Amino acid sequence: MTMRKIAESTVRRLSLYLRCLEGFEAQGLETVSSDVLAARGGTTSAQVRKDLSFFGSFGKRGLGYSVRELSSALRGILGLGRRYRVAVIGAGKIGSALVQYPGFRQRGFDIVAIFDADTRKVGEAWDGLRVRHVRELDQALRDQPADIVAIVTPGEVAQGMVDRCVALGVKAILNFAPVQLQVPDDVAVKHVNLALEFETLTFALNNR
Amino acid sequence: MTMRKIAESTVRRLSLYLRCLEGFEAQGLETVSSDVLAARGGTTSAQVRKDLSFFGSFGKRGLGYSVRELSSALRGILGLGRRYRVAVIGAGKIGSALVQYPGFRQRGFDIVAIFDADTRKVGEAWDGLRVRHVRELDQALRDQPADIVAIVTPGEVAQGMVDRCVALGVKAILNFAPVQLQVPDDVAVKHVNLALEFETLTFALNNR
DNA sequence: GTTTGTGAAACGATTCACAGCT
DNA sequence: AGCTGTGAATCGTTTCACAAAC
Repeated sequence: MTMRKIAESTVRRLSLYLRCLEGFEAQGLETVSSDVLAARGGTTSAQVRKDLSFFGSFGKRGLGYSVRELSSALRGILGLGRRYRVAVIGAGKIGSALVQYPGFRQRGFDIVAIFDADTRKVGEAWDGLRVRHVRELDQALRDQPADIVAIVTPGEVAQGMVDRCVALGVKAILNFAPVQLQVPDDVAVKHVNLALEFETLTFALNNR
Repeated sequence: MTMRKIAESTVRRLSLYLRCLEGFEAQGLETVSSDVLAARGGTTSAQVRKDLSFFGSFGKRGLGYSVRELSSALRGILGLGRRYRVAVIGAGKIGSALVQYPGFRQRGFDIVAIFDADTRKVGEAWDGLRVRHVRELDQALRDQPADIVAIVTPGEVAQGMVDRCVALGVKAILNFAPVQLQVPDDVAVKHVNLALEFETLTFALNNR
């Protein structure tokens, strides 16, 4: 299972399609056309078909796609056939929201450790998990590797934490700190930057 | 102030540049080159110059950009010269994290109302603001219009809330619900979808 | 010598349009 | 007849490369 050159935008849409299919499945729908999927996913039918074509051929001409089969195929493509271990660095409000969101575990992500630099927070139990001091980070990740690390620290310390994680072999990072992280090419980083989203909205409000 | 055809990706980078410049300002730096800004912002110097060129000419050849002047220009371009009124629909964990984040107010965003459908949450005081029942939404937004609405509800009810907001004249929406919202062209929507970010990471982990 | 601003070239993504299967 | 899968065409974005400004 290895092809290169799949565009980021394609992968994001696959994830979106999967979410739509889960909705259709819940509604008891058996098959969908690329047209219906596109309408729900906010794109075009040609885009849907092209996106899927990078990975194979999942539909029946004249009929469409089996909802069950296509969602199963997408889960496979996205690597959702297994569980992932997630460590969270930073026990603030957003970290808290992450940890306590139950949909997370349901979707295959297990939060296995939470760290913070604030000694007052260390020892608190969060959803059954003890907040540990960041100084334990290296030892903890060596004992119990994480597949994904979520960075929920202030911007100033984010890069330092990332460097430690990368040195420990972490290959996937979700960054909530408002800084652009520098990592080697073989490490995947995604950014969630609320200030940026708000600013694209204010731009739109003033330029339309 | 009206030019069209500015790419979304350009606007996002402008916001990023502004964040970098704020860092440089805090370090007491007076001028930066497109090279330095690009390095910090995770892009290339040509990209920085091209992005800025859509809005004017802000640098001095041979010298670079005045940190102060460029950040001021970017704030103007992004529409950050005024404050924005934000209403939040959904008083769950993420709504809570939003409301309580102090950087928000500092950046020019005032949260002016919070709504929830759960009568048990209604009446709670959040950061000095009373949680109101969603049935009050229409009246509240008529009395005190919001510039931006953040949707932090379950997916199933998100579209209904958006339709009400759009009918009330809201032109900018930040959506945290994991559904693709349908809105008229003159309404700007940005999506923050954690499941999607996690799934692009699992894809990356399995395809490199 | 350095760095900007910008047309032109290269690249990448989306859309078109239709042959081919059901 | 209906809908997929896909090469070809179109469209948009990024990168190149250099003249102009300091």
